[in-house]
Amino acid sequence: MARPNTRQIILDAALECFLAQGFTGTSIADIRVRSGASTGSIYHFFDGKEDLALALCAEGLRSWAQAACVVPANGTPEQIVRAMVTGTITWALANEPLHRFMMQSEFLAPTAAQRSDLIDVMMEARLSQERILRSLALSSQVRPLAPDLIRALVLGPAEAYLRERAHGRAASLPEEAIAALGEAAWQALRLPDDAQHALAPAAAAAGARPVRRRSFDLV
Amino acid sequence: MARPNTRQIILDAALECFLAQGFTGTSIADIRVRSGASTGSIYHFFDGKEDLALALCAEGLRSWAQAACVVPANGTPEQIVRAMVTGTITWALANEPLHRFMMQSEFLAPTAAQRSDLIDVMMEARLSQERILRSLALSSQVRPLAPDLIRALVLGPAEAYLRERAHGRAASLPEEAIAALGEAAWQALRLPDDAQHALAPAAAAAGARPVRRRSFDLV
Amino acid sequence: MARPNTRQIILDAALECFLAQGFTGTSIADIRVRSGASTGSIYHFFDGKEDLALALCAEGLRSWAQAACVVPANGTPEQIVRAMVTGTITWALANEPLHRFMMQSEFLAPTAAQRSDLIDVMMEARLSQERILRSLALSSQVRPLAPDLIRALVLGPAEAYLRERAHGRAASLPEEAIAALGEAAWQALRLPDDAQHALAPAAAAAGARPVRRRSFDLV
Amino acid sequence: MARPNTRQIILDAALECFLAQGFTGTSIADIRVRSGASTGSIYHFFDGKEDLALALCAEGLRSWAQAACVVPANGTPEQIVRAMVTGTITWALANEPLHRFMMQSEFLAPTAAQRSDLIDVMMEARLSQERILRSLALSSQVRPLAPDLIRALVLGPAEAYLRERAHGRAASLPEEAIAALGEAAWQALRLPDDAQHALAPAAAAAGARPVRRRSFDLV
DNA sequence: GATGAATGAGTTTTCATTCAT
DNA sequence: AATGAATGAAAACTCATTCAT
Repeated sequence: MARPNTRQIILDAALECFLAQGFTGTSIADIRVRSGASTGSIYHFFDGKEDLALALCAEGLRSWAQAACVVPANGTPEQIVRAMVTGTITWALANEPLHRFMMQSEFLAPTAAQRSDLIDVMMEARLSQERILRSLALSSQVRPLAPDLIRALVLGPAEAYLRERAHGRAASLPEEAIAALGEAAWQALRLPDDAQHALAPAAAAAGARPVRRRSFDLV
Repeated sequence: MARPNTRQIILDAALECFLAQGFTGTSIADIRVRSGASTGSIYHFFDGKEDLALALCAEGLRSWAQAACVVPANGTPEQIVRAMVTGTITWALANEPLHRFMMQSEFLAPTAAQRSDLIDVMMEARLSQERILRSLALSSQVRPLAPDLIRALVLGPAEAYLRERAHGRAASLPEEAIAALGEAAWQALRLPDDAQHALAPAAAAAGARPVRRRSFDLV
Repeated sequence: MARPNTRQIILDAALECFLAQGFTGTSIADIRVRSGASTGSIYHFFDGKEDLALALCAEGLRSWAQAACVVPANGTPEQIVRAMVTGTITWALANEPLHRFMMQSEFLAPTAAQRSDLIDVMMEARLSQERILRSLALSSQVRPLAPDLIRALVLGPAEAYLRERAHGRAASLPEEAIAALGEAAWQALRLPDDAQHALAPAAAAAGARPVRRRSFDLV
Repeated sequence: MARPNTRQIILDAALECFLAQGFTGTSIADIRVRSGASTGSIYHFFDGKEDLALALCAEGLRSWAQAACVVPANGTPEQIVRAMVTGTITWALANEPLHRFMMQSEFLAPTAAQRSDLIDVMMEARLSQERILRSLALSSQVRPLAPDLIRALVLGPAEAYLRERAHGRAASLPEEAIAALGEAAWQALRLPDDAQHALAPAAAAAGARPVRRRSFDLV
């Protein structure tokens, strides 16, 4: 009872270490020291360092999928675009450590592919995002672009803003950013009224092009 | 004398290893084997594995600054925006290994800040980019936004596209992407003709807001 | 559990190695082999080879301070002088390995000054010796000399004898040496009876002169 | 002609390094940096690090033998004792770096025994010192002690003083020390006038006892 | 005389992991 | 659940020395 939740204490310490020193720059000894737990305890709760990181990833993905991929069910394209920008930025700021950790992990975990539970969460998250992007691509109010470009236009600015922010280089306040980036994303995506009908079929064609998928990395 | 340029051979081998196995996944032995140089030679030219990575970063930054930050001297805002998008994507595709390596390194090198030569290159690169963004922010044809948001709108989509591409998840061809993302970035940034004069002063004010800068990380 | 006191076993093995091959001539592998412990165990208990050496120094200093700096509480100057000579030689012979190691280390450990635990032991040992020397310097039966010269006269011969002995160049038996060097040290120090009163104040003055102290080296 | 005497420059740099970091703590690279010479030059003039150290030792021994072992040809025992103390301290202070280096080397160079030129210098120095000590031991004015104890009484205090001085812990000025230690050494050695004749034969016997000699170390 | 790239065996050190208590 | 001693393979790094120029 002295330590109420060793497992969570270890997870928190690991996250701090990973953020401060990177995954590979962090040793079990670092986590041991920061958490105050013993080596034995860490191995009692987790299968090793990688398992710890994967647990954090799973937690992060679950949280992200629930918050950042939620759009109004029957919203207009503009509402959907704004909801994605808002959701992305809001979640990242509310879960800053996890978000930073996931940005770090993006290029670092080819082994993640072996963890089926992680794949499940990842697939689900990615698919729900892709479904939304596809629906946007099919809208007659939206430029006829492939979903990957639509993703880049809607989420790219938000991600770039968060990335700069993570490096301490963003000057704007989150509210400003949400408003401005949401508005701009919609301007980038929307089709001028007079052009809407003519191009709609092309949009459908572009949207149907299959996405190549080489590997499952974290995030 | 048999090997004319050992230093460069080592650098090339290291880059290949880092991309294939990650920084920490790469051992000096790996680099030794791939380069054909001896352990001693590697340490003769570099102070260690980290120094090698920093040398690669410096090379990448130098190359990037020369190619990706070049805009027409007296171009219109639209031309400038398109040039930045084109430059970013073109350089990244032409220097794919270096670009991938730099994306990897973004969060991994807190020690980079101590390398004065790296700081110099970084400062220069960053400053020339910032100068361009500031000039955009001051234009009466552009929405009155802070430079960090302008950066996010102009380069965020391109970076997101490249990131997806690096993960094998981009479906669109580079030429399509350059055209579409350049056009969209301009749409996101431009001010409707009838609003231009009224808001120009505000744009100037926003553009003058100083960017907080906490640390110099890679990229 | 099979090995009850791994730490001490490692220390003992290290001492043997250092004496046989010198500090830098000894590799961790040598200590590993001689102690039977694993590399990991050595690093579990000590931070490295140097830390091992410092631990030995600390042990030696502790032992030396307890044995070699003990003089009769209310002894005459002569008794005190003889006790210091006897204590020095007796301890050195009874703890020959440690003593030899400490002689070796005298000039080799500029880093020792950073180890606070070592400093504590050193300070204590040195201070108790200095206190005795100062009390001698103040005695009216003793030549009016600064404490550093008194130290040289009392302990210098004993140390020279031990040093020659460590090199295998001493011919005399310890008992002879203790007797002869104790007697001679007293003769060197004592003030002829007829001169005692006249010079006493000067002795006090000399004894009060502060000792410059630049650094704390071993011993 | 730009560099007048590379060999000597290297020797000087090596001495500084050895004093600052110890023999084994000094790498050829250290000497290269401090001397400004190239690796190749160092190996052009010396056979390696050890050869460098031996060259310094030989230089030191030669210098020491000429200065510290010179006593008046037909001097009284007292004059001889004072001359040895004076010579030892004077030489050490005039050649401080070399003297410090030789104190360091005392325990560190079992390999020195293979260098015949060094042995020659050492033998000569040691023998001339021993001859003087033997002559003292035979004098009827001197206590009947073995030469090793006589050496300890005559030179021990001077060496102890120099050692403390080398550590920055000596308070007395050299002139004071020379006078006081010379006087005291003589008091420690001299036989009271009334005891001189009776004990002379014993002194002769003691002086004839052979000195065990196990190894030839430096100094 | 002078240079510095090249070598590679040997050394120190790290660290994930196991396991008896 | 918790502990921390023990492990040893694998890694980083050192450094005296050689040699072509």
